[in-house]
Amino acid sequence: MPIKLAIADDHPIVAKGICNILRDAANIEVSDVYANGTSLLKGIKERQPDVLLLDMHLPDMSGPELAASILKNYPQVHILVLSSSDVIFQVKKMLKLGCMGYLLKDSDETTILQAIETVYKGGQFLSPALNQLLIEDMFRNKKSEKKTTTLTRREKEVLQLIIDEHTNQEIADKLFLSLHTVENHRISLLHKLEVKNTAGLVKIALQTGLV
Amino acid sequence: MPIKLAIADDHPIVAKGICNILRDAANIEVSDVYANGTSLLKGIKERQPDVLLLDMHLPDMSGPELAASILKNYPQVHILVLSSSDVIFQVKKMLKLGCMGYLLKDSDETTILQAIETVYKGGQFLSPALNQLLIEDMFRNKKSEKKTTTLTRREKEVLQLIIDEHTNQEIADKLFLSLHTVENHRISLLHKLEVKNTAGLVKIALQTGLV
DNA sequence: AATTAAATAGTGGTTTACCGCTATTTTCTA
DNA sequence: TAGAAAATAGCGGTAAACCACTATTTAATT
Repeated sequence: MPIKLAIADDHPIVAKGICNILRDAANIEVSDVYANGTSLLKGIKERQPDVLLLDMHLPDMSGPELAASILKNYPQVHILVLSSSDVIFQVKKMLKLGCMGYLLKDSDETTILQAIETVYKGGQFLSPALNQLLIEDMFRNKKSEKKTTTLTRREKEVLQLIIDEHTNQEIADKLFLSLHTVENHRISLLHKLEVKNTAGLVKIALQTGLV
Repeated sequence: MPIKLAIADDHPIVAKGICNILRDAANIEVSDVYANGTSLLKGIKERQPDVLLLDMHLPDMSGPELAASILKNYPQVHILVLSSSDVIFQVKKMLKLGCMGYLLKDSDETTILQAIETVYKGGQFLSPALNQLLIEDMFRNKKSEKKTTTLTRREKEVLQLIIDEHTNQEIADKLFLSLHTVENHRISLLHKLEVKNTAGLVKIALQTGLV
């Protein structure tokens, strides 16, 4: 009995590509393909796959949202995250939620097959490039443990406006806040995301699709 | 006689996906698949396709570099750019170089097929989402014409260090320059890329893969 | 009902970024 | 080889970002 695999990705090119790669794998069968979070949640209610290949950025719902919801209701589904971002912040978040693997989109065929099989058997899989990054990250954060940060509503709003090239004063005006408040949010962002300045904020935000 | 199509993309998932989408198209035949710029240039020397699907970000060479080189030597090859970035700066650059189309990676199957056929026949193709952006851009730049900027070597170096979260002073030290020089480069970057601040610089750089 | 996290606002200060100039030397290229 | 573009460096100045605090009010959660 082959592995039942569901794919959730809004790019037809990617979905088709994975199907094609799996075409020759006798032990894996693609049971469903979803292009957005809504249809994924609906479909998975009726039929649970063994492994779910979950894209990090579906148009209507975020990767973490979907993973949390699915794992809560169907913990037997093994989620393998599919992403083009190697930002450790995001990787850790998904793994902490209970995803079994994290696969970068530039992986080759062998790696993809191996990842699906490993995760199916209950194992964990990380794209090789991530291993080193995770190790470095652990050394960096030896002391302080709870590093998988989540941004608050306000922080996300401020971050989005920073990315849109607004100054703190402009953000304050837009959100009807004091300049001081915006400055505070900005500094929390710097601390939470562990970056040094605006450049770091924008980089993380774009790479992780946080906003 | 079917259209001879070559694909240049370093992601096997994407390459396979396109192959799969084209499998049912009787009038298109995938003649070659290249995963990097070097092998693309080598291969195209021996055998020229009718249409080349060119990824914007191959590991060893940039999209513009490759397009310029190929169009110079083999102007009969119709290049259809494949990119996930909708930054107008980049789109204009490729079109000015002589590429016949610009296709976003989130396009659906019909669009992809249509794009290849249009470009093959000598027509031009733009992903629908880009049309509006290009029009807006034209209105913005009614007066000043020469907007397809290219960054200089130094500017790219400085931009990379900005993205790496360095201050102007740090950049000056690293490159053995005066602080003033770095400031000048930074301001040229702001002007050339038409953004307001560091956030804008990082955003454009990451979205276009300029660095 | 009590505790915690989030959101708000402030003081006071330093550092960095941003802007418009001028000007010289070097490098590229028509 | 003349002219253009790039790289260098400077001046004077303003605006914005960054930092470390304190402190009150408002959700959220247990």
